[in-house]
Amino acid sequence: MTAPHEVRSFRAIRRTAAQTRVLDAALVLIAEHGVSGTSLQMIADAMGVTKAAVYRQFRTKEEIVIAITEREMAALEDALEDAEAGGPKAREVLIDRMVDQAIDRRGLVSALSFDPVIIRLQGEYEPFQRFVERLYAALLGTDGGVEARLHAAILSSAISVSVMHPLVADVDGDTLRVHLKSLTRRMLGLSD
Amino acid sequence: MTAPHEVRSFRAIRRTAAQTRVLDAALVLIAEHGVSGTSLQMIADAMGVTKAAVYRQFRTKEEIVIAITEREMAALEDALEDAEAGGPKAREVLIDRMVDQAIDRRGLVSALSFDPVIIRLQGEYEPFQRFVERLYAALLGTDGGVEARLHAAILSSAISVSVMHPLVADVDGDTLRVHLKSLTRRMLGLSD
DNA sequence: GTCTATATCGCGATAGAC
DNA sequence: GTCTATCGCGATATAGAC
Repeated sequence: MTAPHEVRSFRAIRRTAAQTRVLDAALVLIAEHGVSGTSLQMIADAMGVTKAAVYRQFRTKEEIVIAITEREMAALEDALEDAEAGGPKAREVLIDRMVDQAIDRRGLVSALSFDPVIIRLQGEYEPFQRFVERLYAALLGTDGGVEARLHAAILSSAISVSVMHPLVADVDGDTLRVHLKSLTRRMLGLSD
Repeated sequence: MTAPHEVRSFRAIRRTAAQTRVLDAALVLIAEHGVSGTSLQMIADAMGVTKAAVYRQFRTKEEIVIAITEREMAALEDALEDAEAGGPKAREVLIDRMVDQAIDRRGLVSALSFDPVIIRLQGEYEPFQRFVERLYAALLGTDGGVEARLHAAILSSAISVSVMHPLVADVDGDTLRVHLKSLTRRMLGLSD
């Protein structure tokens, strides 16, 4: 693992416009085909440039994957810090923010969480490790029992998965958002 | 898409011992690295043979993936048919069976459900299409509203995901089974 | 059922001109 | 920032001997 830069806050990372175009194109392809199923050639074709132009923006494919993940984690960073500051509604707010993000980028982000390459990176690359640990801790609250952990696991997965599930493919975003927030509220109630 | 045989019942498919060894080795690797991240060479190495020996059992990599998926669907076929026959407890029994299978083959099967290649196959390959449709219909029951579909989506995903979630990685199978069955019962209660 | 050897292709990645 | 051209490798898949 090579760290592209030492990262304490994903928010602080700045990308050029050209880099952002690469990340946008790559995200869509990776969400559909997975990291291993997406080649540099596919990304270049989607952008209408050649592979060499892509390699000018990122030195390796892995760096593209890391940058995509950083960007998605950055979008949750504020909500996570608020949750850690820990008002009484801390968890609710964080979960609502996760629901919003899952709906906004429906299916895209969610697919990433289950990709074997990204799962591996979340274990190997320290900034990701730290972020995920913090996220789980915030979702868990004070109770660390088996049932609480199972609920937290299901809660976080339910959000990711349900937005891309075939059974709700025809449900529009706002409807889905309302139902999902009410459902997560009720699941939190079960844990308390 | 090339169908290896016309399949009405996955249960009826017979595999030789050599084929089964390929599927066993491939399943473990695919669960960890994904379909695209698993090469024929990796499968052959895990079996201690050469690639050519693997190609003797299955003509393409895709046929291996199909055979793996068929085998897992076959394990649910009885429970699905019972559920379709439709006693009052039909859904509960099907869900319990899904929980049992997810726990028995912890992390292995679950990972398959999210692989982009397998998801594509579930759309393209008719026997898979039919099976998945039947499974969703059985999970859904009579109510086809938004909330019911959301619940069914989350229910089926919760089972797959929770058994491989890091938060519950240290929980033993039997404990997990008990909690998961009680949780799915309560979620069914929410839908009724 | 397993092997060696090979064909063909697409992959990640780099060099160097414009 | 983009191109053409290329390198080396590992991918899927096949031929044919044992």
